[in-house]
Amino acid sequence: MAAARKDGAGKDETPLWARLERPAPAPRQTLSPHRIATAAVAVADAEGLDAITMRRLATELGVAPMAAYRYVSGKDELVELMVDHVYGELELPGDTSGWRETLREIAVKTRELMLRHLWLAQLPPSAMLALTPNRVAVSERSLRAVEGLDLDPDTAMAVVNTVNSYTHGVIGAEIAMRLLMAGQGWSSEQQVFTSLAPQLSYLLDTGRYPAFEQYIYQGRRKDDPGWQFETGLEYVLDGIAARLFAE
Amino acid sequence: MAAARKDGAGKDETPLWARLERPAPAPRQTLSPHRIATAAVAVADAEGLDAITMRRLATELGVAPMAAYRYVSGKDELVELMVDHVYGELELPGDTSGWRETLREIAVKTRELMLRHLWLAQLPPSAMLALTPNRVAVSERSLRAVEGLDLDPDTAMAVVNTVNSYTHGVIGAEIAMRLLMAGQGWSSEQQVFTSLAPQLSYLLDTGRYPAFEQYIYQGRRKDDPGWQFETGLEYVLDGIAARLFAE
DNA sequence: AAAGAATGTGTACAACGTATCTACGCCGAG
DNA sequence: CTCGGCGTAGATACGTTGTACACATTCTTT
Repeated sequence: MAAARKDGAGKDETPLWARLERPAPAPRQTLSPHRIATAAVAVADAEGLDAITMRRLATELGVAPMAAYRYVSGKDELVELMVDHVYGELELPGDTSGWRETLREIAVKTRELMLRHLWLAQLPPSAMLALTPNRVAVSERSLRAVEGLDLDPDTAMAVVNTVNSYTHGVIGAEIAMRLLMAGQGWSSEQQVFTSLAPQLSYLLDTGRYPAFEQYIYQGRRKDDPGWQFETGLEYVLDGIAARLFAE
Repeated sequence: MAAARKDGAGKDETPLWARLERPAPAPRQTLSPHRIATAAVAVADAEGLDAITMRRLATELGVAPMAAYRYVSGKDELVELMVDHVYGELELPGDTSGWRETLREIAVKTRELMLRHLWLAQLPPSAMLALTPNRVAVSERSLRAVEGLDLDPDTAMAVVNTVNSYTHGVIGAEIAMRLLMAGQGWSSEQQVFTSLAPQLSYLLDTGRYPAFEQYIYQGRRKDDPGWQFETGLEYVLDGIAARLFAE
């Protein structure tokens, strides 16, 4: 029945993370999950997600195209490995602050993490759902932050998820905008918005979107995603506080 | 200089939406943006985003593989067309309710829309940023909902964006979970969580995530994404209300 | 020292996005 | 009613991608 452990990673049913923590069953140490993740992340950081190719990765590692398949079962698992790898960078806050400050700090640090690795926002949402150790550790820390509030498990998770969903939602949009601007060589959002984006000019010229147009021409903080992020984050945290303590 | 209007859509700099609204310059009406979008959406609804292939689309339309390239410049624009097409389904609320009810209704309808077209959540966030007519119309309606509150344009957009980001964040995760379950033939989230997902079992067995584990085993509403969505949405709306009226 | 498993290599293929050229069908001008 | 020309669809082909599979290599163990 449990007759795994025969072939390479390809057909192995053992989860990636279990395999990863086995002490060091490896002869010939030229490759390792860590080395693979590091190389892949470096490429993605520098050239975006599209640059990640099994062949490119192999080249980067100085190895044959199929070599990495001994460690990841396919490209999807490679991405999973990359995501977990960078989430390891996130320094979780200590126990000194209250729930609100802790949740805020995690949100802010998540944003900084994603801004360091823009390709995170190019992934489909499903890739962000994968339960990897470093990602679950973040959820764990968030849950622990609200532990003293005497919430039932469902409410606790709802609180954490609300902040988390908001965070990922905004940052996804922010990074998409950044990548769009970078891809076109634009430097400020104003440039994007006025006439360089033919899409938008056309739409605004139809006159069907007056309120949207007003924001485009009168918004002063369109170039300040940090302000936008933190403003909304305060709304969200306020809302949680209101619900938890009002009644 | 402005020497466009020569070749097919491939090299045409005219934005997709301008082209689309030109009355009907087309002889031989076997293909049209609308027909293309409809066919592509049908395939994606039934078989997921991966089923969308230029060849598959052509087969579906009873047409040669390259035919659609007269109407969309490539696969990216096809996806843009699909996204805008389904956003046309979203019925925007009238003017009878207040800002809060309007924003909530838009959020709820957005969720319903995405649940009807699960592939929307398989797209990278950048695809959701594209400024297409039907998508901008939603933003426009949201902005108009807060117009009476006397907010400066930046704050108004921050409010709208907060709700919108939360909405997309949660739904992305919800649908990723649904697709994961569907892909494995699981029917309830409990099944996913207990032992059928080797990933999770392994992680929980490490004992490093007690709070997370508690939710897994004691959460009663893990199978109720509707409750989760609406609970968080109320938090967010509460927070906005608090900020706008408190000071 | 020899055996056996773990690790990397080489070759190959099917599927994809899309460039390019050719052929067809609908239109208005005569 | 005919005919030319332009816009539309077809056919063919190329480069790139993910990955299956069989083979060669190297380390560990006894």
